[in-house]
Amino acid sequence: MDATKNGKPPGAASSHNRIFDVIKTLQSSPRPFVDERTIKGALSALQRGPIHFCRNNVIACEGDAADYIFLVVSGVVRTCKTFQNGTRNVVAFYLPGDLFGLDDQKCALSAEAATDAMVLFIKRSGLLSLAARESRVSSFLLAVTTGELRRAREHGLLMNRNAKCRVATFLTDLSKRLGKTGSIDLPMSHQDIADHLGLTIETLSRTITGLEQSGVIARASPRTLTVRNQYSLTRLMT
Amino acid sequence: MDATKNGKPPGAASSHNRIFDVIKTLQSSPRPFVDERTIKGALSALQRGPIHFCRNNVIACEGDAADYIFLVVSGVVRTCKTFQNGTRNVVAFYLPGDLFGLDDQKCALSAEAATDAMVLFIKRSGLLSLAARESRVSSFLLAVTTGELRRAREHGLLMNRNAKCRVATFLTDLSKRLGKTGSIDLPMSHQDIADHLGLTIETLSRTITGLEQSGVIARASPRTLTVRNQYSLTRLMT
DNA sequence: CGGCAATTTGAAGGCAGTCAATTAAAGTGG
DNA sequence: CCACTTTAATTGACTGCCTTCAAATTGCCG
Repeated sequence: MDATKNGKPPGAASSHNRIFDVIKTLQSSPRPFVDERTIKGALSALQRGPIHFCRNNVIACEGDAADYIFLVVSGVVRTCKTFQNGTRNVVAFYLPGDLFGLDDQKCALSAEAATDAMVLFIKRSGLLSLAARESRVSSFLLAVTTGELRRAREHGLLMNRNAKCRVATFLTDLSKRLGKTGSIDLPMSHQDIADHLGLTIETLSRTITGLEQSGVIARASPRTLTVRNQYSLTRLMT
Repeated sequence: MDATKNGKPPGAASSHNRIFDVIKTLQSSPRPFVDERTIKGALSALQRGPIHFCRNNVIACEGDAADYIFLVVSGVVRTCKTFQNGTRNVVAFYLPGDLFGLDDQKCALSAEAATDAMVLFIKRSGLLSLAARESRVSSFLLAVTTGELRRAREHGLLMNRNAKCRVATFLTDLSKRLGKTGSIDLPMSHQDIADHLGLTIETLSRTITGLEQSGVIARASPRTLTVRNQYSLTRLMT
């Protein structure tokens, strides 16, 4: 919503990384990934970057032609929909290893850096024509899209539940995706989380305070949480 | 949720229809579809049905192995998620020509006939191996899944808006999908719609009454609506 | 016409939103 | 390193939309 400060690159990922390596390195085993040397070369030719974005920088604009799809190398990216009245919704967060923007011809959503982030650009047309030649690539793309669909649906369902359930689910899910069990360092702002969960920051804050007071979680700082009672947290998700 | 009365098949579609023909016939031009004779034969071998389901019959059960994907030939199908407390959410409605169940290995949702319906079964494994050989099929599947994703996201966003907006959007969208402009014959029950929009039937009813009283729509019967003021209806969607 | 299911309407309560003010944290410049 | 500015997060009081519970009405099908 506001301006930008340029500065320090946030994380790992040398500029020589190639998409295949990144996919292979970052994607954990349960997720599908491509695994062929012949494909590797073709992919290399399609990519650009990784490019560094400072927090709140726009990576792709709502309505732009979607010439590229994106791979998060480090940091967190959010996709947003902004309405006429100024309301903003965060549709999804993407973490290192996540591929996004596969969706449409035209960007239905804007993509922004929720933290300082490195993002690899991959030419859409090239990837799609590669997919037409290599069934492994096409089935990979289908698997990624299917995964996104599953997430989108679960998120839609979550929007019909109360604040406590939404927050508990978000925290559990994020902690799982970050691979840290027990402690959760929220990489994004409360505002981003609230907009993702369809709540106000006030309600989010009150809900977290509630979780703290009932001993489910503890807070070192607003962004640093610890799960004190995993069982209770899980039960709140239902 | 309750029993079933067997009886009359509801619509067109002789049992000799083949998936290719059905896709070609039913899917309107803006949607992507396969268009190759060589593929046609392969598809024919994969299909079974169409099979008739009476209203509220279960087509696929939550948790089942997802051996088939489905093509709605006639009627309306709903996919549902039921929670422990008995709450039910309708994730999506599928109309004639819609393909669904492409999502996952395991059914995350149950599929049920929202009206009497004819559904064509297509063997998942066969279709996927066909997609591996025929890039036209794989790109078709990707396009279908991408479309589902777009819908799922829009629906998720809709859940953050008020009842009037949800109902207006649903009515507009349904009328568009049914291809009828102006008049809307709701094929599914208010309960189904309410569960789809994350509202109670009471709120849905009150909202529709509100729309009627403000002259936006008119009602012949609870299920038969007429758009009186398209502009107002569209403005409510924002 | 009778019986059941679906829809509508009414009244009261709860959860989250809004508005407003305070506190905490983080960045800036001297 | 500290004072200052700016941003982020918390807390409180009140309002409003939607839900819940209850009852009446309508529509449908035998």
